[in-house]
Amino acid sequence: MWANIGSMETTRSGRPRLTEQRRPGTTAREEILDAAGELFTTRGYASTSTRAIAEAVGIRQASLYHYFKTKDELLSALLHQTVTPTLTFLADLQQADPSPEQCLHTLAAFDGAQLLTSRWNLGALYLMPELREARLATFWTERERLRLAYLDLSRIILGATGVADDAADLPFRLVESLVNMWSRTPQPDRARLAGHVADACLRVLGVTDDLPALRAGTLHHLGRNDPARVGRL
Amino acid sequence: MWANIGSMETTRSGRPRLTEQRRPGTTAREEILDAAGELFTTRGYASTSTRAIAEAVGIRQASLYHYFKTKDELLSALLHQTVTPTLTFLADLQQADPSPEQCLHTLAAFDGAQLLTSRWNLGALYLMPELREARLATFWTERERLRLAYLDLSRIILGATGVADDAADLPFRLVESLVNMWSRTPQPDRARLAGHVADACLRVLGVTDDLPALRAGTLHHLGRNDPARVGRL
DNA sequence: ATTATCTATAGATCTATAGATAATGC
DNA sequence: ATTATCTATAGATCTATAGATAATGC
Repeated sequence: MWANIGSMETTRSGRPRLTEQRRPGTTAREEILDAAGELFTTRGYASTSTRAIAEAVGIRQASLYHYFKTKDELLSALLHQTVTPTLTFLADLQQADPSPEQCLHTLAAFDGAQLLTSRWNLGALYLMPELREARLATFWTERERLRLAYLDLSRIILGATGVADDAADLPFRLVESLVNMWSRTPQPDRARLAGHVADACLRVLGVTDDLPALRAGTLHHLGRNDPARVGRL
Repeated sequence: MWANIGSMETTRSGRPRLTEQRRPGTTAREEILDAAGELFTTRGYASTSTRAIAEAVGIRQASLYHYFKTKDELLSALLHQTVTPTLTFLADLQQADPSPEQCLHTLAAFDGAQLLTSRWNLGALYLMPELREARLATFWTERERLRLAYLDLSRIILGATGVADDAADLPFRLVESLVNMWSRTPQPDRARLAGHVADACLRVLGVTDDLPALRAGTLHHLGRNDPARVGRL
């Protein structure tokens, strides 16, 4: 069903599986990550057994350990997959030296679309208490860097609008809350919703005009990086 | 340490515990809910064992089952504890027939303060995927009623400001995101933060003036119901 | 007699490891 | 020879139940 999309059928070395491929991905590792992504986000990390993941892939429980040393490492791989693209995008964006308003709007639109258009609601993993664990420290530093970028931009904007500084964390939280709307938002509406949340990020900071201009600027910056577009391919 | 705050020391019937009381509460049931509240919110539901809860209370694992038939029932009791006060408050508030703007602002301020000033971050439980379970259906209907109340008010306000309807879910989500700020917000700042989030609810809907008046109205409506005040007692 | 606790344990998991096996690659 | 899978299982949980015990209440 999913095997080798758009390429010649190849045969791999090693003992054959009992079941044919059920998951997208060109490597077993990708198939496993896909299944784990689905189960962790829908049932939670601790209540998803390695056996359940293996069954969802169509392999035996022990075979997972050929690719991941522990269940934790599987989670870790999924988490990094989600923050990295946004941090890369942010670095590129800052090169272009846009206004703080424009930068925040574009960042929020990209980050939001990234969260909403991914195959599974991986952002929901951030909110699970059980993963405030030492072993996931590198993921948390990456994510904290992103939060601070939102925070710095928001503070500058608040300085201009005169709204109280307590609102500075809200743009980050607004984008984050997209993970709670994920399952309620039909596929075709997702890209649009991300754009409206970007608008909302500026409104909570007290920006009232300029929004159409910012939206145009964001479209320009996203360009071929638009995750909604990438998602559609 | 916690026993019988402000009352005569009484002795209860039944075999004595091996350990003295460690948790607040006048009944064993309350002690257990307190311990479960702490552990579920900090470590997650599935990764908190009934043994860990019992240890945190200072009783044996099996003794929990004298008060709760299953671990699920424990979770269920905690969840209802969180939505019920806000729904009651909302019913009272609607009696006073305030403007939609005033009603949303007051609701958000109460709900937010309720979330932020509770002893454990119980609102964080809503976000755990593992509890989208059939057995918690009655809790979810209550919570959905609350979300729809936010949604109705938001739609009316959007009609007046002309902002796109996609923003209608954001006030509820803003308040909800307080659970992600809980641990980062020092105790004394919490009541104030809830107020600022109430302001933000109206800003995302495009309301730009009137905020000082709404804040005054909210203070009036909260009156002796202010959860921040209750929390301070 | 009633109650709240205790001890002990059955039965069902669950993670991770050891080692066998069935392919391909050289 | 190397690889990706498989089978089997050890050891560590974890939830929930059965039944004993040590208080108070009548």
